[in-house]
Amino acid sequence: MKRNSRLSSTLHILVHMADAPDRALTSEQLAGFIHTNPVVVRRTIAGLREAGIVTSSRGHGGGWQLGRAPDEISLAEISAALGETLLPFSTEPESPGCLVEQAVIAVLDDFRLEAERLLAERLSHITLADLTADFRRRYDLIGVSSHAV
Amino acid sequence: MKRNSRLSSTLHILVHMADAPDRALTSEQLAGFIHTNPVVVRRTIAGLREAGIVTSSRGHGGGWQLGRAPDEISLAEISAALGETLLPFSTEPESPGCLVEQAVIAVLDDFRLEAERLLAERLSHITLADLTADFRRRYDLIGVSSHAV
DNA sequence: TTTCATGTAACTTAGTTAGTTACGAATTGC
DNA sequence: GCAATTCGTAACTAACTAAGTTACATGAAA
Repeated sequence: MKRNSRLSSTLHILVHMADAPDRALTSEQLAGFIHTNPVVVRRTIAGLREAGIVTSSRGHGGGWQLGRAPDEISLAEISAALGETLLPFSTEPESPGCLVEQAVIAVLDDFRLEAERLLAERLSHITLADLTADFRRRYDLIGVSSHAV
Repeated sequence: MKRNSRLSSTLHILVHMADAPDRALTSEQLAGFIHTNPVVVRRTIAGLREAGIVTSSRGHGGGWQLGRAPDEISLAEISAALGETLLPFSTEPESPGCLVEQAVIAVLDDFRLEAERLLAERLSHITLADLTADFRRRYDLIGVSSHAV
């Protein structure tokens, strides 16, 4: 898994899970989809389990499944469950008492608060179902073109 | 300088420069404001010079000054000149040919394009002058309270 | 009770970025 | 011209972060 690709990697995994709703997929299988290690997968999506987005079971036939219907799972939730920050910059004071720094941080924090609210709002309108639909569309297109050729 | 604080550190520096429009500040002085090294400062704001946001001069009495009026310098420009990305996640393909990944990337890139446009638009409305005004306001407040006590 | 799978801690490796050193180039003042 | 000053930049080091890996305990099913 590459850096900063936790969100897209996780979505990749979740779409595969949505595409196989009748059976549990193992960390090993999930890891295969994104070319990484089973432990990395378990670690990455552990937060999703706590958020109820996925469920996991141990032992024979165990593995991972979606915790609810794909159209009830938004990207906002997934991103939050991963502990991802939507904005990259930090604004922690480094010169306590400096009024210039305080002004900078105040303005920047205002912006960030508003921006995060806005982005989360948008992400809450995109669901896993939208992704699987997009995948399905691409899949059918390939099928059609295969027939054509 | 801490990680991911390049934007706020740079703004801190720029407000100090705006507050001393009549003279050039050396990298050494600027570094002092954010508790870092002069070379780090030069490296960090080199992009701002190319963008015309600041100018630099060498030799005796040399240093850094704003390239134009503070109300003509927006945070959007500064952020761009620093080479900062507004959104943290990457969407580079890791499994070429995988339709699931293609769907994920397509949706995520759509979102990012729109989000970046939106954030840049908002940042373009905040100028360095806004920051200096906020600083000035805080400064005056302290002054008043000092008199009161 | 054997096998399979997750849960998690601990460690290693790779990559990024700040920090540092060093020195050349340009500019000013004497 | 020459010394002092300051930026520009390359090269290196150190610190930090996150992925990758190993190991093993826990739990569930055949």
